[in-house]
Amino acid sequence: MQIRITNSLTRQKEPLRTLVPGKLSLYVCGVTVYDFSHVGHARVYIVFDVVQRTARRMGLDVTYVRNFTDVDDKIIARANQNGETTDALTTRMIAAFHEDMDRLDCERPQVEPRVTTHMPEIVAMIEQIIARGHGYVVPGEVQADGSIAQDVYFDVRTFPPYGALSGRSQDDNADGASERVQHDARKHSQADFALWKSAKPGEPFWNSPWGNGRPGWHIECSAMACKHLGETFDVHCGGKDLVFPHHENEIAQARAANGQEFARQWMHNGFVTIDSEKMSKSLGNFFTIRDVLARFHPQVLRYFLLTAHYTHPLNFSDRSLEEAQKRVLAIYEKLAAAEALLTARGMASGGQMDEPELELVENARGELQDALCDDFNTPRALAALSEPIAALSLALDKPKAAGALDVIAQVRAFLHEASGWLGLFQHPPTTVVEAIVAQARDRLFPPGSEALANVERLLVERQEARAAKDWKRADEARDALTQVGAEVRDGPQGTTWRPRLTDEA
RNA sequence: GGCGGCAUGGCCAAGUGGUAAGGCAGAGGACUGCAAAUCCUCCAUCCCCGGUUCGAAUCCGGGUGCCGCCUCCA
Repeated sequence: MQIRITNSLTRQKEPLRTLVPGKLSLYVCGVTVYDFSHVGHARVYIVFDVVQRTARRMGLDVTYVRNFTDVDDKIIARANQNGETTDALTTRMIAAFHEDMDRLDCERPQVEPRVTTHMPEIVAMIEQIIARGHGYVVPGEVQADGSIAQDVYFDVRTFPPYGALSGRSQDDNADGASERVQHDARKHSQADFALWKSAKPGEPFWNSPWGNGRPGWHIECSAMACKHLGETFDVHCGGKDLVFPHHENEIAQARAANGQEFARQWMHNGFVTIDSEKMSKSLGNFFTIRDVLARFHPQVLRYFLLTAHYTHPLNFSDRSLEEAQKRVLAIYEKLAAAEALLTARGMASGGQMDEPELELVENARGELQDALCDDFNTPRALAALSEPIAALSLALDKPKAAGALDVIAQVRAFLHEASGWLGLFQHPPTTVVEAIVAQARDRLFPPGSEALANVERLLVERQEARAAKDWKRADEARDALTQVGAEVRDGPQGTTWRPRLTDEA
């Protein structure tokens, strides 16, 4: 089976091509570490985590590189604002990013290069670009010692393929855009972009042939990708908003510097939206990953972000999160029930039986793989889980039916296998169920709160009424509990209650 | 202004030529003192108009609506 991807360069679905058979080199643009990451970032890295997992499971030896941009105007501004060094800020934010990604079960890339540790490579690439006639040097900022440092620009007009990825001509760029971009007389063309920026007072800087300064925004990815994956590598990925100018510029720089192809295929994921509008820092309509994880389990957020195809926009809303939560919880509850039952029957290991594989599971396994190989169609992959889950439900409902235990064991084993592809449903089920319930309980009925005391009071009252077979009073108590968001359940083990998991009311 | 994307049941969402996956909600049933949870069953002809084709949600043309990029952005 071949993996097919939507290649942004051709705008078509085509087979994933690897330069070296059996090996896949993957570069994903990482974050600029000046703040906590938001849900839009979460989507990118979860999507490409699934890409990476799928490729590995299809037998490819994957080298996954994801950078940190740790030098940038916004970082400098934020560090000043916070009264800390850029280094302190970026170190903190990288740690926070790792923490977020770990919670979301995104596997770590093989290499996570930082701009600040790749200055020699960056400077060398800029020198190459200049040497080959695609870059030029102009006077920049006056330095403390009175000298004038230099800026370096990429000369877009010397690179005819410019615009191929984003599908725009250089003339297009000149028009509408130019009125919003401040005119710079030093540039040959207003579309030219900075390769190296001379240092302003108080900014962090690195020494270079052009004086003290720092790299422009795009060059770091060209340099780090070439260093860690080679001048030509397989796939370069990122959010759709990076197509232009970031990726367009990366291509121009790398190819201008070394004459090689750079990334052979490109993948871009769609935005997370709110009310159909892009979630972004500039619009201010974003939620950080931490904001969301304070209310929803990481598996719920991950599941939600995989419910739409990665190339499409995905609308973020409480309602969607709650729907995802409902589904994730239901599946983990079934897994918990399966585990309990199998343990009780001494079949805890599961999936190691001699019975022939159930056709249903076999089909689902094939569909899961087909779906993911077909351009990482996660909605289809999630749908493939439904039939086995339905079979599991039925078997759990009638565990004494012929073959029921076998179904339970096999579906459980299948879900465990699916979790390797999707990064979902691999956690100890009772832990997840308890975490989700506890999160809602602590929100609605914090420990020691009057709300919690009220629930306990009503529960006692209902118990007394029930003992006296006073159904009217018992129902009143239950209605009152429902009213405040506590759902009562009578079971053979006695009465339990759960906080309402949705946020209505 | 230039370039591009999307429009499927109440909501979310797959599906690129052969008669609409899946999830949530809803309805009916089982279970329950009543409920909840759980289980079973049911529930769309694909924005509008025209065209191509034996046959289109899927291709072409024209509308309408929404969104994105062109400035920092995942």
